[in-house]
Amino acid sequence: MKKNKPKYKQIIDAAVIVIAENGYHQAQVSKIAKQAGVADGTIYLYFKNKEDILISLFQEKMGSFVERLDELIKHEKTAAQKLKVLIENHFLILSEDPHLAIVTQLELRQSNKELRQKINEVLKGYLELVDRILDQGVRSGEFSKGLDIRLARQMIFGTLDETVTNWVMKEQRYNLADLAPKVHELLLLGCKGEK
Amino acid sequence: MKKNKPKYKQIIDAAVIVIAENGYHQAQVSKIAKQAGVADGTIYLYFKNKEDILISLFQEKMGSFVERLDELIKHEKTAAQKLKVLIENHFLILSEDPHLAIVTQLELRQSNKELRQKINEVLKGYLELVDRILDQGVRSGEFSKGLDIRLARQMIFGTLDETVTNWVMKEQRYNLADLAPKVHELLLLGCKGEK
Amino acid sequence: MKKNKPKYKQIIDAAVIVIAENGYHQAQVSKIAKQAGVADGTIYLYFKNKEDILISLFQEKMGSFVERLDELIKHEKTAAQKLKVLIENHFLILSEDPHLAIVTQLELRQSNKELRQKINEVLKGYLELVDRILDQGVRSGEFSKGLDIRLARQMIFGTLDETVTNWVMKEQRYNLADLAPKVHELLLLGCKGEK
Amino acid sequence: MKKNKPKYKQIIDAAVIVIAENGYHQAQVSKIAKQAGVADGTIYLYFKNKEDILISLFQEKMGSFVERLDELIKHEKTAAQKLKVLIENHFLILSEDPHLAIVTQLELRQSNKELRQKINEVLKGYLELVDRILDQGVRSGEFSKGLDIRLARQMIFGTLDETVTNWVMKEQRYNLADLAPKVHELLLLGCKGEK
DNA sequence: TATGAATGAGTCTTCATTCAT
DNA sequence: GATGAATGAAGACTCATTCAT
Repeated sequence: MKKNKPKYKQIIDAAVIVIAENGYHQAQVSKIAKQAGVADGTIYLYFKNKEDILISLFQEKMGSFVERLDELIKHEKTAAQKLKVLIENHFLILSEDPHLAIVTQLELRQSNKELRQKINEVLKGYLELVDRILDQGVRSGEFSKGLDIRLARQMIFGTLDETVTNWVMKEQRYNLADLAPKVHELLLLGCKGEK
Repeated sequence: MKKNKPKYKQIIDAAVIVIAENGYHQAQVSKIAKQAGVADGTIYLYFKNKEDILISLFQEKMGSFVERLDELIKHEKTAAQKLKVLIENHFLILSEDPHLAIVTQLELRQSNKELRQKINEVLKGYLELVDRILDQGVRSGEFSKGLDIRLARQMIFGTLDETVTNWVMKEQRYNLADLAPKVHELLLLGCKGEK
Repeated sequence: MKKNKPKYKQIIDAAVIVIAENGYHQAQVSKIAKQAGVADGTIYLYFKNKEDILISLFQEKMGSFVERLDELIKHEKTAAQKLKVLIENHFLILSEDPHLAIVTQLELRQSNKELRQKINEVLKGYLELVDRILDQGVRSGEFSKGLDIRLARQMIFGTLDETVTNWVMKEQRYNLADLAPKVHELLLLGCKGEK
Repeated sequence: MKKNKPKYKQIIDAAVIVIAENGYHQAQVSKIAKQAGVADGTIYLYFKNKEDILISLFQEKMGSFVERLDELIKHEKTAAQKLKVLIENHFLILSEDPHLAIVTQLELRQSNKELRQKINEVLKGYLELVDRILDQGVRSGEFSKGLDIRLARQMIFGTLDETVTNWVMKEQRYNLADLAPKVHELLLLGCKGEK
């Protein structure tokens, strides 16, 4: 299994750095190889082509992102509490890896439609996580019975994404994680519905 | 003033069609020229370079988008009502022009960082509109006193944007405008705060 | 019609020279462009891709080759005389253009199967010319009634081709055209059959 | 002597199969190694480089081809009879090994000039065989006294080669060996000269 | 104004060969 | 002898922009 060999992760990590520092369109394969400390040709022993590096990058990073969130949420009981932990850690994890934040929020969105479609497949895992929280909330009576789960999910994801993107575009000059409580409060009100 | 000459708008409209139908990366200047019915060189009599076409496209289309919204909102009194009209028409206007929806939600996001930065400048007009509504709502007591306007704006814009993008990516198969009431309800709860 | 523009022929002639002097595998597009005195990109205004240059080269050169032979043969009456003129001029025309001889006999044969298949299409014109001579000869009684036209054509083409190739590989050190009478005599005997 | 070790022949046979089935340009060293059941690096214990595989392939296969023909001809008395056996077996041997026929008639001709020059060295053995037959024929009075041996050899080789190539390009759909008598008849007439 | 032919910089990928094990 | 992971050089093609007419 190539994914377990050290060079596989080495190349992906190099790609994150090169894309974050040079931008998507200036991230040549040769630059990634140099950053990874391997020859250009070695890249192609581990990845089918350049697009495959980017897809794998997203799958690896986003996959473990969703896994981490999933693990943390398990220990919470209420949907509200789960949403809180989700938001806190969504912000926290991206705060911890500024390069990754730049790549996922800005650079990878410049990719073409096909690549973005594959990225969306990976995002589904995240969106399902949100859906499960919303579903629990509605069932338990925490959230409004009439809550449209698809819309609520779009609100939650849209808000978090927009908040992180703003933070990245402001060059990460303020503390993203600090925003979590207020964002949680805002989103929760929408979910709870009219009292 | 070049912007008032017929070919200026002719080229921008051609760009919208070509980008929507071929995608950002397949929208060559020569294709836009052909669609506009002018020679390649003629483009450069009206635009500095290709990026200038795209920025101008966004300015023209988004400018009139904001103007239309601004005009409609004027006639509403309460902040809640203004927000309602904003959402309804944000959805309605993009529903009316499927090509434009594709271009703004999907294709133009593939542009590079600098272009996106300029696009954000144009978006400021829209965000200020939202801010004015929120500000009025807080002042009038409709919305929570403690409302963080920046976060609320990010929630509103993020939610609307995510909702429209989902609709475009689902190939506009359902009626976007129908979602307005529920989205308004969701967002309003967040703005009103705990009762 | 691109084929009538001067640069079209200019590029083809450049390709013949570059391939003859550098060999098929060392005939880069940039080298051909330089030899033709145009920019690399200009090549692609006249040819779909590199392969298209080579096919066009063969079509143009071989096309006029067949046309010239066809024209000359018309004036001869007997099949034997036509065969004589064919052989003489086959040798003469290639003698006149040493570069072309190298390209057609040695270099273009290194191309891949698809290209060679297309080259064969062009060669059909030549083979049909031979067939017509053989057919006339058989009908007029000059050649053996039992002559297998396909085999006779393969003998004629095979012999001429082998003879020219040998001459090219011997670096054109002797006079190819001088061989025509003897080659004609040899081939004619086969066609006439047992007396 | 490496040539006597089993892997030497194993690799050459693998090369014939891989080239015949994939074409010259798709016959990578790694593919040949895989077909031969050895590691890539092992190839280089038996051959200097890739070209050396191809030259050796031709030498081995063509060497035994000439040997077999030589052996068979020995038993014939007249030059005409020898020519007959030569043609029959030239066709027969290639008919028996369709892979080899594809490789020698089509694929190996795509190699570069140097390789083809070395191939020609190997072919000399065959051409000398033909020369000896012709020489005997002239001396014995079977063939025309004025016969130009070089031209006659080019006619014979050119005709046989063209005939086999046509058969291979027609995907070996008819029986090549059946053509031998007629081809022999045709060529013999040329050699015998005017009666 | 308008044209459109010409320009030329820039990059992903393949594959023969090596060499540490 | 045998392996196979790693190397790195090399080239076709696109397309935004110019400028002579």
